[in-house]
Amino acid sequence: MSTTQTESRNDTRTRLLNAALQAFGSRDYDGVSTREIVEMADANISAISYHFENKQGLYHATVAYLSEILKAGMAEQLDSLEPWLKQASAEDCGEKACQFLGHFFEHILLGEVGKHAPGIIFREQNRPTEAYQILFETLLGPMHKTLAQLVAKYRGQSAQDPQVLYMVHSLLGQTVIFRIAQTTLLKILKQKKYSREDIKGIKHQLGTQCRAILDTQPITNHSDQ
Amino acid sequence: MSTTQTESRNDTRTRLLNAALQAFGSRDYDGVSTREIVEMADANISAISYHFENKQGLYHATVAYLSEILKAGMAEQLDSLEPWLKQASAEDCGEKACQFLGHFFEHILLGEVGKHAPGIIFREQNRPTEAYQILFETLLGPMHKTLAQLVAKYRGQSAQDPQVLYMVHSLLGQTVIFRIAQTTLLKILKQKKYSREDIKGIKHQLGTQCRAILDTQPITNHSDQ
DNA sequence: ACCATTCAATCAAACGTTTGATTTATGTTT
DNA sequence: AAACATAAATCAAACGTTTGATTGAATGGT
Repeated sequence: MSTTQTESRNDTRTRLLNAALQAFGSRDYDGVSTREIVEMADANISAISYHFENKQGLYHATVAYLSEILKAGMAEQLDSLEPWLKQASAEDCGEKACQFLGHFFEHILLGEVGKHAPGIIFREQNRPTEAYQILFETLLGPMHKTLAQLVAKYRGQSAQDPQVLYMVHSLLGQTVIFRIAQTTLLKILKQKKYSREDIKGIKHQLGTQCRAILDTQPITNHSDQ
Repeated sequence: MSTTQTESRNDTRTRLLNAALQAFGSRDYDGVSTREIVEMADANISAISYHFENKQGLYHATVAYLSEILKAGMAEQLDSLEPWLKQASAEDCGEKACQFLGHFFEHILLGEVGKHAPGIIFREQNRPTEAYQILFETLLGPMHKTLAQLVAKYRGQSAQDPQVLYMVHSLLGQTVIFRIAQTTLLKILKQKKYSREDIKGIKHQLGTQCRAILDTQPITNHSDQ
């Protein structure tokens, strides 16, 4: 069965996507030239317009591509959680949430993709393009939602409760900051890169803090309205 | 005393800086054209090379400009803290740290500068240029350091203790995430912008979590080596 | 008359995109 | 099976535009 055509098509196509991922991940959209990408991908200039219409099309496709990769990397954690959640105890949910964040931490810090992802993801958060929708639907949304369910069940609150959502956001924030603001922390630690002890220490610290946050008292609706 | 000359120089100079701050804050370095900046600043193209040598020079000056503005906004908090710290009780230090983060939160979310700062600051963290040094020395470093001193004193640890530094980093992370990943949280909340209750609720939540984190048990140096 | 500043005009280089020809694979007819 | 026709994919070359930068003249306060 000659898959040669499809293969060859996907070949330059994926070569372009990989090159674009690397390029867009480490530099601005406008800082990356199409010529640079095709050179990296060992393809011809017009391959971009042929496979993706234009540069923007390639960028959108790249974000979608990244979303899928990242999602796949978290899939085991994410998908298997939904059914597990129904028969889990509240106590288990708290522990699971901490574990999830721990895995997430390692994933973005040590993982292959974590190298290029942050630049793109932040850019889309800061200045959403059409590609943000994809990113949210396939990655950010599900992660947030799953985590919210865990937190909510552990604390006996609703997964739509703003307080829970704020908490989830915080938990993610204190995790990703070690990737986002890596440069600053390393400068303070007077190191060039995280040592093994750093990784271990931070992960432990995040776990401790996660549990402490989860155990804070739910706000009593003493509301003033 | 004829300040007119200096004034006029500073006039277009600062007009350029303000325009550049706005431009670089909302778009990539390469996404911003010099012509666009000078048009915003109502100046001539060659004003850039005259006042800042070239585009890069303008960018560096803009980062320095931003650093100063941000630092000034936090100066009351920051400078008055050093002397205060020496005669403060541990308990006070904990409370002060939480307060500081609260102010910081409002500053980056509601403040004028918070609109343009995140884009630049993140970009410099993710891909440091020469300008990062300025940013670190005048803003990021001092903030981290001050917070570390507060946390350390409250917890009876050293301000150089990695655990303290990790904790400070986390605390900052869970604060800035509400600005950085604003888009995502708003999408989850199904809102266009943070409501007054959101701001209030998040600030309260951050305070609670900050205290919970500060009160976690210091790691016993049960070290395995 | 001098100096700092602003201006319009101009430059080469790099940009994203398009073109028309060429090569490679697939399908059809004999 | 061989010859032809059609489509998919790649290629070098060129397009017009925009980019950051430079120039030398004009302006205005002292």
